[in-house]
Amino acid sequence: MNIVLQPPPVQFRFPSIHFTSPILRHHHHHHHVYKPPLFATAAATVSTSATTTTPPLSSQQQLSIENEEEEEDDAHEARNPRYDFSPLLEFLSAYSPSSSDTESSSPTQLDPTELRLAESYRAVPAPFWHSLLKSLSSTPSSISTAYALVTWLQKHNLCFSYELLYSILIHALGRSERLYEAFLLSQRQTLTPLTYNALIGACARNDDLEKALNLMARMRRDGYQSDFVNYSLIIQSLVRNNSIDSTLLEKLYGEIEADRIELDGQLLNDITVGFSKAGDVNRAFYFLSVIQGNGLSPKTATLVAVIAQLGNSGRTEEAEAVFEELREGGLKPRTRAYNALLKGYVKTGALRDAEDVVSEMERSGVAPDEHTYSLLIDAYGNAGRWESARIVLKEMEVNNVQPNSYVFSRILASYRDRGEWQRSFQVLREMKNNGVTPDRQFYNVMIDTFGKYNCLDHAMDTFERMKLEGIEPDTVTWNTLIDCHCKHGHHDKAEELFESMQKSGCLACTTTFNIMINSFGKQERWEDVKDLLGKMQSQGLLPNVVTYTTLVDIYGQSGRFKDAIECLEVMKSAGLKPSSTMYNALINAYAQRGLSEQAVNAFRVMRGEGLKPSLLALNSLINAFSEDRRDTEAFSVLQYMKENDLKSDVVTYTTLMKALIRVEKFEKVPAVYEEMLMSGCTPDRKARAMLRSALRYMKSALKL
DNA sequence: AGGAACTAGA
Repeated sequence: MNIVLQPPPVQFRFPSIHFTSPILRHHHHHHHVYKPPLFATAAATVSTSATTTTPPLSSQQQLSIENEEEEEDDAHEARNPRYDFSPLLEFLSAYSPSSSDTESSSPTQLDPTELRLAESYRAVPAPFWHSLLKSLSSTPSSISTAYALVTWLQKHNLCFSYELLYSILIHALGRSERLYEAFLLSQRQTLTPLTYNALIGACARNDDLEKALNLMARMRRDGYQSDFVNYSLIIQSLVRNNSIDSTLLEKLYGEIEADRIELDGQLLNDITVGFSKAGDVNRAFYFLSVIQGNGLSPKTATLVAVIAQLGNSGRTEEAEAVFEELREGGLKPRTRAYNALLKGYVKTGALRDAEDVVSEMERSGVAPDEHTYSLLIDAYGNAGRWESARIVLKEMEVNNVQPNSYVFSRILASYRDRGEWQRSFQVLREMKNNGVTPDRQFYNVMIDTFGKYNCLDHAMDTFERMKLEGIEPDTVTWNTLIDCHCKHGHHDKAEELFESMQKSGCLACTTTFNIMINSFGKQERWEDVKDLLGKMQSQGLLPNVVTYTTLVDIYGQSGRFKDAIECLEVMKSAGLKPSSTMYNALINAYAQRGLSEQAVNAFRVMRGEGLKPSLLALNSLINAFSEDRRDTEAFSVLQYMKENDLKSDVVTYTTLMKALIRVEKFEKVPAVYEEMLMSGCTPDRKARAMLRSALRYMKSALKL
């Protein structure tokens, strides 16, 4: 950089640099002539010759020192001498500070050689120590020396301000995954904004968000503001670990706003990606516009994250628009961007559009990768086009893209969702023919597939088989296995498996407890339900929305409405937002008992909380009126659905038919069945059975 | 950028 243009008053340079570049050497000698050494003692031998002992530094580190110094030089170039740190570094590399060295022990007990060494550096100004430390910290192998340097400087009181030294070192320790040492170091003195920030950054880099957030709160209590970089690091960590949710991010953003913390381009990009990943596309969009409003252009990765999330929410037109934006920004979309777009079409089942994306890729010379093919296979699988999926597999082979376990687990899952569990064996064969070894997730899908269709023996066999192949079952495996036994009423076996799980050393997670709470609830074993909740707490697991929903469901279904409502309240006070699923459970419970007033009331509360009515809730409402013999109101719900653009389904019409049968208006049933067909619903067994029973009643009524 | 499990109606 400036080294050549603006020669520093070189006195003592690290030798190797002067030899690597003739220009540098030239300057070195040039300045050397009229800049006498500032100090020279026996301990710190000041050597003007290039034969100075090589310090334990790489040439790259030396360069970084020079660059740092160059910046400092601008102001007081003429006054700044250069120092030879090599004797000190040599000393420090053999020096292991004990804890007592830091403050208490007095220098008089020290070795006179060390004292002389310290004295020789007495005149070094702080910025030089800072840059030396920065350069030592930049390589993991010399961090120990950096640590020793800080300890040593403090011991001899050579540098008046330690907070910067500390923060540099804490930062470096954080980067090298040595969080514990960073904490130890930070405890040597009260935290200042600099050390706070360094420590928060170190925690975030090491994904210890709890500590990072706690420190941020503490910092705020101490009256300091957190650095904006830390917000970036925290959001990045949340995104990395897939543990980001909109509420947390909103809270963080609230703090940023309240403290008027600077929003730089990076932070804005991070927030946008964060909201995308959290599934809050609207907010992601908002921040995208903030980025553009500030005259910045969003990073490609940010746009791709937004496109992917738009696709996930089925908003393919907008995904397409952002994709175009990427193109208009002069960026050539690459495989990742195309894949994000493709994902949306696969999600919404727009097979033609999905195929178009892939052709477009081919036209633009963008190579499809394993993800592209997997998505395409997913699309064909969802459309039931197994043959086309096979062709894609072949195409992968031709293009030298190895299919993997992931692809096959997607194929298997699409069969599962269409009820074709028998295909599992075929998929497994096909996979092995392609030389792909099934992994744990594949087996988990396979167990789930068998389990969902009540093939519990096959599920258990698969479980044994994966163990024989050396794949340890994980929490998901156990949860899948336990739950499928519950679903088919084998609660004893489920409980037995729950015991085995714990014996095998696999820790139960919140989902495991949710499954077991549901199982005990279905059996009305209320004491055991309470025990599970206690056990959960003692293991440090917090009930989540699913836990509370399960509780509302089991209490509600058994008519214990007081308990159900209480759970809802407890959940709210725990700071969790009730979901629409939760209200569905409650409305459904009232509906089954024909408590239509209460069902309507729960529906109103749900609407009042800004939750949009789902098909499930409305069907339950119809059921409530049906059970309460209020057929007119039941049909008014259908009217509501039509007016509000909510698509009715088979269940809607089946329940309406049931409502008519309840009030013995059998003759009106066939018309409802007709309307169902007209609206494009395919009748299933239950729908047909409902029509048949109406016809039977009509016949027997005629006979009378 | 990606895959698995738990809550839900007739």
